[in-house]
Amino acid sequence: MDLRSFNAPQREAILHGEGPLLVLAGAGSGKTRVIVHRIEYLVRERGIPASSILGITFTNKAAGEMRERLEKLLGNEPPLVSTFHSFCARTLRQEITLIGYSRNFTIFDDDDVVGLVKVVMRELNLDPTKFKPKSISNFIDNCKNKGLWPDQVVPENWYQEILVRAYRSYQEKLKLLNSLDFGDLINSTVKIFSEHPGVLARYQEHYQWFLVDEFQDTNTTQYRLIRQLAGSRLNLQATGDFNQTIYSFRGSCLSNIINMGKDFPGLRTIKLEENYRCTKQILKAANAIISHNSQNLAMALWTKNAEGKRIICATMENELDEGQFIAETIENNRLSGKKYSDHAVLYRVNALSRSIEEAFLKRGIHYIVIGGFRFFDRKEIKDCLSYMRSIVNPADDMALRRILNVPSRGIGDTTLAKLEKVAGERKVSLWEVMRALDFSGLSASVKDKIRSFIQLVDTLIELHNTQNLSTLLKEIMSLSGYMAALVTEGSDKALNRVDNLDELLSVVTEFESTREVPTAEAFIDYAALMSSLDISAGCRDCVTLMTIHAAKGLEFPQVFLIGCEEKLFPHERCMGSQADIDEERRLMYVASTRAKERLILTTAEIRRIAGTVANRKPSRFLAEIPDDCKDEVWWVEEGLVSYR
DNA sequence: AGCAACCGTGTTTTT
DNA sequence: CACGGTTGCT
Repeated sequence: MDLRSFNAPQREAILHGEGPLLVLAGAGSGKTRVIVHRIEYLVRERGIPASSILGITFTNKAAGEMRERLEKLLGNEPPLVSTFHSFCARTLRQEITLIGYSRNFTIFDDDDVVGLVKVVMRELNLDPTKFKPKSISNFIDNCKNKGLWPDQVVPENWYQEILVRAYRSYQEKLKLLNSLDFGDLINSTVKIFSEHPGVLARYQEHYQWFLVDEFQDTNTTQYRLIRQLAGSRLNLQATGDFNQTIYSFRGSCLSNIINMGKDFPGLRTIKLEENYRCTKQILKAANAIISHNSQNLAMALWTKNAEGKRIICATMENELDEGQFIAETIENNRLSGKKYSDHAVLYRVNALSRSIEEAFLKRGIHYIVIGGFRFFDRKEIKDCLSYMRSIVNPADDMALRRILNVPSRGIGDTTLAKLEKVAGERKVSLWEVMRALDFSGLSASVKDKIRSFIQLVDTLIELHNTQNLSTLLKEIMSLSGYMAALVTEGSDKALNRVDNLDELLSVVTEFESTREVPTAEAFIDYAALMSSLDISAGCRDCVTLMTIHAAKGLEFPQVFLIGCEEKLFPHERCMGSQADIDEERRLMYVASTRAKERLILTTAEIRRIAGTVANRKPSRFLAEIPDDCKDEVWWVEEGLVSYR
């Protein structure tokens, strides 16, 4: 192996053999390269079978990219690289019967979770004006991030007592519906491993080397899981950066890294502090910003790169000018040979993309928006997937409720409410109630409609057993009458939905040709676990628009960070405590270090937010950039940039 | 049961 | 402003 292109600490990390390793890798320090080449080293030089290595990344997209690089390096049998959630889903498909679920479980998305919370609230007679479904689901999610099952949560007050009660019913209901939410994927796997040492031993035998990327973003249960798997071999490489902890709202906790030495005795720590990405100016600004954090876990990032240009802090009158300014700057850059794809526009909240999109549309600038709405979140896609879910797992009430009357077949809300009431009393799924239909209160005609719906699902289940996935999907669309209903409606909207369903069909066909086992179960997992960040739409040369969170791990020559205003960044919901502000500042740090050559920060004096215009104040973070590495600029409508 | 019109509400970030 | 949820009408 030729390691001449690596610096000393990088080489040290790559050549690390057995035992725990913590790589504190600053932004742009080449950490992914280190992970990939350490795997190469383990396989090539130490003769470790690739199949015993497990790589964990933060997104499916990152996993895919790493897999690709490994394939190039190691040939056609690369190690498994996946996210925590994908790995757990895969494990549970094998082992879940150990905790009383069956293998055909479904994974709930956010909407399903909130929907189920609402059902639970109805059953518990919780006043919806006093308790918001979303805050209950948040509470449940927080508990799960900490690895707490309902019985392990100690309520601190009367309010929390009710929340815990809701959590308990919710969890019972989930089991009844043979379904899992995101948190369950991790927690149930941990539970199986701790209750069944034999099973854990099997996995420990299979996987003996672990490399976890973005370790600072792991939460308590994910940490527990990796500790279980690493067992006594402790062959764990954790890679992370304190200063890029931006997911604590999802339960990630720094103490995982800080306490690692206790759980992993003999831990070797290596710092990667040389940055290969940014100019000196950008790095200087980023370092200055992060040095304002109270808990300063300073990494002294440095670079041999060029000095570079100063950072531009541009003030606009409003968000329209902001869009125009960015559009014009990009067009100017193109005249000097830059491509659209050399540019990214970052923002704190998704809503800010709109004004930029409008400006780009007006000028024909090619762009792609990452995040926001997923393909799999479109109504028609979710409907079809819900048919698939009901076929695989008829107990999945949330899927069933979705399709019961879509297209409309005369089984409306009142009928559903009656069915739901019986299901609640008997503690069974809706499907069971509908199948039995052994209670009074429904008219004969409604009963007939329910029976024919059940027959439809039964027919589809039969097809699922005998046909391949794409055939099944086609039959779902036609036998359910879904496609026909859209065609009959004939509106632009409906025809657009038809197009999207065609698209779904090609996604499924693609899935069939690339997967070893293209079952409906596998496709449902794929749809549930694919995030909006994972879909890399085929836009050859275009500007990328996304949130700062979505930009983590990426880099662009030219980066615009828009909406640098108090209450927007830092966000008003994140200004409550010092810890909140610190996290916002880390976000600012992440945003700044995405830029290779040029960083442009924009502020509007007036901005329209949620329909009302408001005066804005420049973000405090702008003032934290040293004067000698920024140019403060004022932009006026004529397109002139004048210096203050 | 299904549609249209209304109101009020509220917008972080996401596996 | 835009969506969700509710109401009231057919």
